[in-house]
Amino acid sequence: MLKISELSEQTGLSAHTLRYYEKHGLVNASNRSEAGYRFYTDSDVRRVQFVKTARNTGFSLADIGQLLSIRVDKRSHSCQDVTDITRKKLVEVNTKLAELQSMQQTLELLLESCCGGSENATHCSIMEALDAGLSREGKKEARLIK
Amino acid sequence: MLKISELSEQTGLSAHTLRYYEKHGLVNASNRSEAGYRFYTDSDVRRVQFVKTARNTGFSLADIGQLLSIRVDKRSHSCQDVTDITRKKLVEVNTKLAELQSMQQTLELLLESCCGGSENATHCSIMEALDAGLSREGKKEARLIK
DNA sequence: TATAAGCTTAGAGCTGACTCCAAGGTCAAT
DNA sequence: ATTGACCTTGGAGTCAGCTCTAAGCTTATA
Ligand SMILES: [Zn+2]
Ligand SMILES: [Zn+2]
Ligand SMILES: [Zn+2]
Ligand SMILES: [Zn+2]
Repeated sequence: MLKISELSEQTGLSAHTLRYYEKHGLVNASNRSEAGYRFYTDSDVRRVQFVKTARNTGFSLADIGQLLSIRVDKRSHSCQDVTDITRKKLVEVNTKLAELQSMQQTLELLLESCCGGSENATHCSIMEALDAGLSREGKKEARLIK
Repeated sequence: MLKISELSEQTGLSAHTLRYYEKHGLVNASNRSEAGYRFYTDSDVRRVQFVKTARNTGFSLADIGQLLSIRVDKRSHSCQDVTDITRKKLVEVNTKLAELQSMQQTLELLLESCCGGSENATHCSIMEALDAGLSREGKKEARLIK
């Protein structure tokens, strides 16, 4: 039976966060002391670790709520239920990834095109490119280089 | 001279957003009608388009504030000032990219490991992997495959 | 002239995941 | 018995970037 600070240490989640998760229906302490202190069982700890792992994998707290309700009653849910959630998350991740990759490419192009020197920016090709909506100077030339 | 709704049409930014940008010091209407209506000059339009382009490139509004102050007085700033901002953004983007790529890999691994079928989830390897902190079942095997 | 569409403002609300605060009760050690 | 560390709660604050509301003018069209 762990107190909240001990669970916090074990999981690396702050006590604040653990209470926050409880408020949002993700993790309860199975027991309370007479004074109302939370006491967590091993099973609670495993549940918290599940949440943490899912969180690191990118799942939202809402997703994790669904995964947890599958976890406590696996017989009433199918593998498809699980893959549906996972696939949805993968699509989101891929979408963000594409956005970020596009930004990355643009930023790299911009940096390649600018001298980065200490003279004044009246000729700066980054400023020019942003002024031109990225349409000229940069994209064209950089694609030729590639 | 464009009214705010016309500028909105031309730029694809909502009138709300344009006013929001103004409140945050990014874009002003150079003129106002007697009744207080905003009127935007061509120069204003170009400034808004600059903001939009920078936004699409991933810059925060704070970054854009800096870029704009360079833009209006290029002589007082250097190319290095510009690349400093750009490089900082690229670092941020690369960091997020790495996180998302890790999530993507994990999610793909999870999906590969699960049958996704309609039978019950008592044997689901996604649930097992999340329970095991992703440490077993997935990572090991998938790395062997690679 | 009436109606509707569009404009103005300050300010509130939204999202997600925390993060922190105040006011007070509890517990272990000195 | 008195620190001081820890625990409780409800609720507020944070971040970024919008997004919307209310109440009241203004302008264009019929
Ligand atoms: Zn230069
Ligand atoms: Zn430059
Ligand atoms: Zn299965
Ligand atoms: Zn499965």
